[in-house]
Amino acid sequence: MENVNKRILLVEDDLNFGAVLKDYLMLNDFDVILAKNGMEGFEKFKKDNYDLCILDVMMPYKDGYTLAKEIREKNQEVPIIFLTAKSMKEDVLKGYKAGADDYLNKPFDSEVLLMKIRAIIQRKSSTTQAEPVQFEFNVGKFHLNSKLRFLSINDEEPVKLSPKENELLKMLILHENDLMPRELALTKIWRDDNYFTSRSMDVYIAKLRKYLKLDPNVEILNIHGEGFRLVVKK
Amino acid sequence: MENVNKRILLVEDDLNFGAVLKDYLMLNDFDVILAKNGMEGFEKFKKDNYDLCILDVMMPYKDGYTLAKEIREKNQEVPIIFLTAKSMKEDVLKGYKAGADDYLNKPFDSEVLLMKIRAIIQRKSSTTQAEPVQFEFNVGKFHLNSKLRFLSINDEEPVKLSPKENELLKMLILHENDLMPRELALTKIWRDDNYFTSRSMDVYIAKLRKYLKLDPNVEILNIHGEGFRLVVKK
DNA sequence: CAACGCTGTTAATCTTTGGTTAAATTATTA
DNA sequence: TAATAATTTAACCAAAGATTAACAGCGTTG
Repeated sequence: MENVNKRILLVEDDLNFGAVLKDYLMLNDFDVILAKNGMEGFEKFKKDNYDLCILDVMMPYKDGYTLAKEIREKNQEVPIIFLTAKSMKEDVLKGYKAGADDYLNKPFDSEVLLMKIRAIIQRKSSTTQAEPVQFEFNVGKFHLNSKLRFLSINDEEPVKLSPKENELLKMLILHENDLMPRELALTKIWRDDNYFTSRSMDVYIAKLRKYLKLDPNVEILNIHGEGFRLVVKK
Repeated sequence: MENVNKRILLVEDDLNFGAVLKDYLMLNDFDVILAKNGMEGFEKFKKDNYDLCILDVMMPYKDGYTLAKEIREKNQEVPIIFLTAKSMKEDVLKGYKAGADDYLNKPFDSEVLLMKIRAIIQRKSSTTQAEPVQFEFNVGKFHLNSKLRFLSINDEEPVKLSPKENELLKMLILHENDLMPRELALTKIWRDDNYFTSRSMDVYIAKLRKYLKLDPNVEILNIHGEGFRLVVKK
């Protein structure tokens, strides 16, 4: 992998916020070009190559979606992240259709943005993946990003999972509708199979069940003495 | 135990994925022969001996199930693992699973695949009496999944079986229409043959009979002083 | 057909495993 | 090093599973 900084095109009409975000990203080793509206954004996009575009959706003159479509016409590959207002709903879907890779509700946690950026850039750059190292999963209405450890449903604010919660849920999903043996999770995630790790695992199952309650079609069943089974009713 | 690597026949039409998986398995000390479709797979199978076959189910020209049947005609012993798409409906798979030793939904964790491979190969080679590793059975109108321990009939809600119920029913099915000696079940399942375990077994026979009432063509008969016989009237 | 061991069945009892919450401990981060 | 997050341990109860008990009915044999 090259050692040069990744280039980000940031299009944001709020000059104050845009400048702050640009500085923050540059502090985190990205090269950032800031454009203050859709027109300017598109001009800058045509003139140079970028590894990622971050577009504010609501901008005067030319909004983020329109800009995204124009960008897509020129370039099918470049990842796009939208910044949206919390209240929007239809618009989010609309944005995905235009080819967005992700979106963030404003106001957002800058750390979250960073993680999303890194995840997306990494995903794009390693198209020829060495292993089936997948980290995004859909199960029922849920979406799990096991790299960021986020579990989201529809356009709700995602829940942040702890490392163990995340690993356990991922393993359940990889065995969707099938038995996930207790012993497998214990040896792989806890690296030890005894009474206490087993009870600890039960605690985590309870936590996951609490999260998964939001979709009644998703359920973790126990197979007495064997393990657990994540079932998704269709 | 010999010190040579176990040989795996991998049949996968996705060349990229197939190559990656092959490399991964070879890194883990298996000798892997890769075939890119069912036809080629069968040719390679006939030419050589393998310790395990991993077959993608969905392949153009000759699918994994058809290939599995052909392999079974030539060889009753070799373990077969299917790779299936998560999208396939349970009932589509149901009927076919009866010939597989195990299956994995794509995408899967490569570690999980490794564990399954090792488990299956070890089981096959360690038990001289060719222990059945199969876990899906059809008997009369019933379908038994002895891994998930449920017994279903048509599209009804499956009944959950306890470990003992499950083991006992599986053993009866393996002796279908033939005598299953009492002493065999006691030594294998109860690991002790005495008055009390024998009475316990009778209790379980009664429980199974209750479940099996749903298909009048399936019956457990007693052979006085000898054991039981699961008969299926056709 | 009487006697005795074998089987069928249900229910009571005992044992193991799991569900859940909270407190205690350990890691991580500011 | 204080604050916070993550994990483990504890406690208590519920559920699942297995065994034992009890009693009634069968089969076989002399």
